[in-house]
Amino acid sequence: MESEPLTLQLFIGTADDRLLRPHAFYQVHRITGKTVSTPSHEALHTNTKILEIPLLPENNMRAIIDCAGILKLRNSDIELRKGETDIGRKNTRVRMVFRVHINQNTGRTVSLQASSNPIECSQRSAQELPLVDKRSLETCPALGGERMRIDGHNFQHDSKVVFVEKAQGKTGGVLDS
DNA sequence: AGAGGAAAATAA
DNA sequence: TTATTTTCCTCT
Repeated sequence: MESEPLTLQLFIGTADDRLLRPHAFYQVHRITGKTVSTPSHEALHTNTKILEIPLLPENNMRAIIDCAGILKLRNSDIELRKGETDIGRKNTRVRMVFRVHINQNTGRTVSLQASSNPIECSQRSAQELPLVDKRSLETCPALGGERMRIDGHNFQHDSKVVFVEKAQGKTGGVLDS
């Protein structure tokens, strides 16, 4: 079957439990430069930007998506606009959504959509690891039976600490968020 | 121009 | 105050 050129649309979608929809606080950002191999671009609108990338038969209908970035909008700006009910605070996860509309000879159009895994866009959330400030015990019997109190940051109050054997004679605690 | 980091500014 | 966001700065 011979293929016709198609247009791949790319936009930034939500990543919460509700159904996939355009993310109000993020937009795709078209980036250019000599490191960008995909000559494709094109930005369209409807309150959410959409990158359009040509998929050509000569490229085996493939495209390297190195021309898309994710731009964060200022929360207050978005929350201001009428109709928007969501709040941006702590809503920092997105998914890249791809879709193509294929015109059939029958006159019908088939649309296909795929989305990426969630992407954490918050500098803080993305890189802060659990940090232990102090422990009430430095050592204790391997059999356990003692209580250790751990103070720190970036982990929940109900986090579990699992001790595993890392190497001969050495043990380490693993913080399980 | 961007990517990464980090300081400065705000929100809760 | 702490948590989180936004602005700034630097290195490629």
